[in-house]
Amino acid sequence: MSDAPTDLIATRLARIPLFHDLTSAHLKLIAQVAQRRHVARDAFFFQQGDTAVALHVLDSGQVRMTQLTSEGEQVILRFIRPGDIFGGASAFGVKTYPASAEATEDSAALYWNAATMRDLFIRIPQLALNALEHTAETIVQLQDRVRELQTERVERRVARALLRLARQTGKRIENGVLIDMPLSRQDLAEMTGTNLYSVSRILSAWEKQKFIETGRERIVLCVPHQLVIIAEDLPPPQDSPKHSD
Amino acid sequence: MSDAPTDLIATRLARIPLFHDLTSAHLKLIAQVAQRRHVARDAFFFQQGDTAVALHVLDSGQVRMTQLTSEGEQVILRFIRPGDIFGGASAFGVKTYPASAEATEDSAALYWNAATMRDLFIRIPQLALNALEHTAETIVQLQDRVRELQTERVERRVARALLRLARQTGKRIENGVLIDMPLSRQDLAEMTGTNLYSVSRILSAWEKQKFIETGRERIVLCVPHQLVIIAEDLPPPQDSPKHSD
DNA sequence: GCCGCTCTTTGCTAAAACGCAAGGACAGAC
DNA sequence: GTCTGTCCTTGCGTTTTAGCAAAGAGCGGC
Repeated sequence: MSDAPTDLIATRLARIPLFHDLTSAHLKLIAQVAQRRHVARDAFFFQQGDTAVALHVLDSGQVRMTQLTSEGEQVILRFIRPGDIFGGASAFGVKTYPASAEATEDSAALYWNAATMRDLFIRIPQLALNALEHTAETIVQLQDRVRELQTERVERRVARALLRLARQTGKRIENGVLIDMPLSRQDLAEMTGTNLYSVSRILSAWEKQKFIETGRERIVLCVPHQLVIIAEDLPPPQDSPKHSD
Repeated sequence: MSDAPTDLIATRLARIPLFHDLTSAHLKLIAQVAQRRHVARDAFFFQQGDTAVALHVLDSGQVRMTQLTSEGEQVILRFIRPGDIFGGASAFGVKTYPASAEATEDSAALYWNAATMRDLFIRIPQLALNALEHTAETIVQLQDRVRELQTERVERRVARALLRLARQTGKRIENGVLIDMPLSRQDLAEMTGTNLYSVSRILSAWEKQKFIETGRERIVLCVPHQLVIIAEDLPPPQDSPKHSD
């Protein structure tokens, strides 16, 4: 009698932080009312300003969350990877999506519309607690980003962005850590609040110093520690601290 | 039989967005477990890095939320006014306060420790929904601020900051809208990601054009519309629209 | 293999923002 | 009143960042 796809979905949901510590009955309930949609590369799950209708969880692919300014400049808020939540605004009382969700590759997501989600929050208090935990972490991250933008120079912010990307999508290869997604200079500029020229110059300089290797939309961190030194603005290490003492 | 102070507190809580749409029984329950503390001017409710123990609601006074960078620079995240929540991180699963809460005048706050609050969230689903709504709004605001910091020049950000402050604490006086709190050039710099010299120059320029009047830690917006034009980067209005209409 | 598109680099110039230094202004203490 | 500490202003030189323009590099389509 058990509904195979529902059970399958429930099992996968259990691995997502938003659905941690729920009973299997609750997981099944959530899985039952989940819906699923596919979006092709370069298409949108939703766009900034659309009526916010559903909370999404990415199942496969990758999504880029962006905001467009009134002057037409774009800002990349974050990248969504499988298991991450996006479009949460809808379920949490915000009327229109504050940002756009664009698939950077063919992607699929589970989603629950706002009314369904509110209903689940009421029936499953632990789910609401999990959601609060998630939003609280998002706030902490955004506050950190505000602090960085307010106090740090461009080079430092770019170093931070690369380190974050390496943590999220880094893949060990022979000569370092590859950022395993196509990432243009323009993308990095939109993540750090600068322009593609400045990013290009910074990356060129790092490449000359052998900290990184770059290609078209491709970056390998060869000496991540050097980027940490830049990101944290630590004193440059001595050339030869060994022989002393 | 009714506990007078508890009832009084409950009535006042009902006006705070976090406690909207609750039954009076629930409000009373929340009021019963509320605690209260006073903090003198220039003292802290808590400091960045402290173990996060309680969600606060400001009752009277004013609180400044700040973050300190490792280099000792300060960033002002926001000002808390009576009825606003702060220290929410604690109740929502964050381990240490990500920012400091400093009283800019003698202040009093109600607070609930994290375990109590979690318990209330479970017993009162509507409370959890309200909290989610609140955190969602905070996220939207922070995203907007990131976008502004990434794409807008200093003058524009300062104009925005003044308009926001006017909306929050503005007081109509004879020649404009007074920002009704002591606000130094340094404060404005820490709110907008610049330094006190740049703020001073910008305010001087605006004062020369009669958009504002300034004094020591005091700013009056005489022509708020001009600041909107700067904040939104609108085309400057015609030179002589006055004589008509 | 060649074409065409997009992405990247870099010299150069200009604009924006920073930050010191020195002097002025204001408010509260005594 | 005068003193003292804090806040504010502004000239000036410096640093940082922006952004055009033009050329180079990489990749997919045909």
